Amino acid sequence: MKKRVSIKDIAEKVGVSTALVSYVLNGKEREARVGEEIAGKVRKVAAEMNYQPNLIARGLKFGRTNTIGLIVADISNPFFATLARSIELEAQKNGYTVLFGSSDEQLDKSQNLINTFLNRQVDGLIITPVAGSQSQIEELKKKGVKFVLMDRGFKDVETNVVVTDNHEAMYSAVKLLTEKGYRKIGMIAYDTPLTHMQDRIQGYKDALRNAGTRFKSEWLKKVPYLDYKEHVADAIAQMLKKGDELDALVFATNSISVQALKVIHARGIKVPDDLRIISFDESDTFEFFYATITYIKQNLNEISEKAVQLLIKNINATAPKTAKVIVPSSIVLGQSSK
Amino acid sequence: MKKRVSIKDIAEKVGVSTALVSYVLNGKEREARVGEEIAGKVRKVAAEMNYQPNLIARGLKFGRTNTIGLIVADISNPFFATLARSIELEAQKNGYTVLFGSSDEQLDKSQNLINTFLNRQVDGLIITPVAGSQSQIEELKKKGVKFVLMDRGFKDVETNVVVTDNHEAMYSAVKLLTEKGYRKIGMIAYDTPLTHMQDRIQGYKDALRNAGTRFKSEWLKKVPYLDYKEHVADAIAQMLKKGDELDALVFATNSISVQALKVIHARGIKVPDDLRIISFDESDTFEFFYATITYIKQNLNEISEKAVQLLIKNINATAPKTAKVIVPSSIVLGQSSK
DNA sequence: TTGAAAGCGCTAACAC
DNA sequence: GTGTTAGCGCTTTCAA
Repeated sequence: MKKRVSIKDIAEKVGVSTALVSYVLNGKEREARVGEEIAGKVRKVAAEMNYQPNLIARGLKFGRTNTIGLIVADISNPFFATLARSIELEAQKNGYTVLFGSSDEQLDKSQNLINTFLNRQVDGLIITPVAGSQSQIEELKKKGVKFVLMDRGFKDVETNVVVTDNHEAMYSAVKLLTEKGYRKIGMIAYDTPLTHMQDRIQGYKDALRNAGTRFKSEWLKKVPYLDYKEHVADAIAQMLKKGDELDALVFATNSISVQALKVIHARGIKVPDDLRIISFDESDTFEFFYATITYIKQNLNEISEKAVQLLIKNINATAPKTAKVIVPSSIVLGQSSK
Repeated sequence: MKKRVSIKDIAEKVGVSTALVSYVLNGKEREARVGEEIAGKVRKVAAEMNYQPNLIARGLKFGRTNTIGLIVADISNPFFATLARSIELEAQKNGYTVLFGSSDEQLDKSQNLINTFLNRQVDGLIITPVAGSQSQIEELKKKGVKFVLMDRGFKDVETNVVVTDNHEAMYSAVKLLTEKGYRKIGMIAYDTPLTHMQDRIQGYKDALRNAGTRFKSEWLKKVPYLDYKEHVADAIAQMLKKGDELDALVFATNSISVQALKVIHARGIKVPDDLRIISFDESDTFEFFYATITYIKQNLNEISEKAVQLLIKNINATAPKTAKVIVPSSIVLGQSSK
């Protein structure tokens, strides 16, 4: 790569000091009282030489890189990719650039990414935290690193966090079913202590209780993130045993929904006649399912925008106070919950 | 954010110069012949103080940041998100971190991202170029910037590029159909001069010719990237006019395929009985279509890995010679091409 | 065997 | 009005 022109090159060419050039190029000619002609000449030469500032040098000087690090579970997952997209947009709007990485829900990868990003002097982090990463997050707090958790958080750690109204959303979804008279409602969720999942589960339970139905433990199946596909199949098999069929099933994520629908389809169960369905989050996959699917629609754009805004606010704040932002979701009605 | 410990802090604590610390921490104690005890002490203190190197400072010093910039059309598109994922992995394996941005197939956004990334001193770029961005790319070449085009390239600009065997892939797909006796085969593609599309179109035409069928211009519909959905619907309407039905349709991308299948489904056309279908790239959406879809499967992992490897090779090379890497694809057979 | 110092490109306090 | 200079954190040459 050819050498880039620096402020020094311009200074030499014009025959002034680098300071002058810096002032002019940063629009500080007024405060520094730089002469008209000189200023003009500097600008002209800078343009001629096609000067581009070295942001790394500036970053070193200021201790600020205008870069944020984004750590999601898996960027190839459309859910996170969509979040990433809006984060990119909002960051750019505010003059930030985004470094990204995928944690794969694994503690060591998460820690690695955090370290890498911090060593690269990012100004802050947006993280979808991995289960069990409390200590990593606590460490960030201790170091005074600016960060925002997104999509999920921890019950026992107070941090900046931007999440969907998980409890409320699942509560409403289940209420939708109870109001139609369905009582035997099952749920399949991921087996994780992270708040997004716990809140959804609690929303489900609370809705049942409020409808006067006693929750039965066999109605709730928790599947591990790894190998969830098999486990979903097993869960459905157990939940739909002959003689004790459930009226409806709610799924805690779209990946679970897709897998569940496949199994349901394969077993010849008719939706919604034999079984009612509601999904958390949509999926393109629903497109060609024979019945349209009722789902909880998170406002991903708002989540990402709020996360970026909150992060930037924190970066610029001297006395950072933690904030919890809850973004409302909505329910999109389909035939599956009829 | 609290002040990070620097090499200087360690030096002061141990009572040596920063140079010594640098040597030890970079494993150059042998060449620098640093004393055993001192070295040990430095390491111990560094660990105690939890020293982490400032990669920005190092970058300024070396003119190398170990960062690559990734510019895709749209990170929220699963196709590009999947590429991004493997790029992230391969980059990390080689000690690189990835900055990303989406061009939205727009020239100005593409240029903006290029500038931003270069100002941040990335060591190289991986780009899915936008139609008409030849001058941007030529400019990169002139500046001596290290970069690799991915997924698509330009006919008239020689660059490093990693692409699928687009011509071959589409040729084989259409051949599959002609060998079954189908002759009236239509294609819907994006209206862009970029090589990936042109090669696919040429593969289609060549396969027809080789089967002894004269290509009719009304068999090929080119839709714009923006509003492609309506245009796909129109194209299908025109191509499937009563009395002159086509035997089969091939689609140049998965997004076109999905939209086309929706229209086909809505119009009550039976696949494969009334119409045979082959898609370029898969989509989760196919999952619940009543017939399994035959599609060309690109090797996305290999494309991304090769792109990263080629880029890094170029970054380290003094005399860079451009390379064109063609990654073989395969065809996954479904019912839709029966 | 160790340290002083220059320099990567930029900014800004200070001096002229 | 304009220039000098120190310094951000790190590496490395050169001198001691």
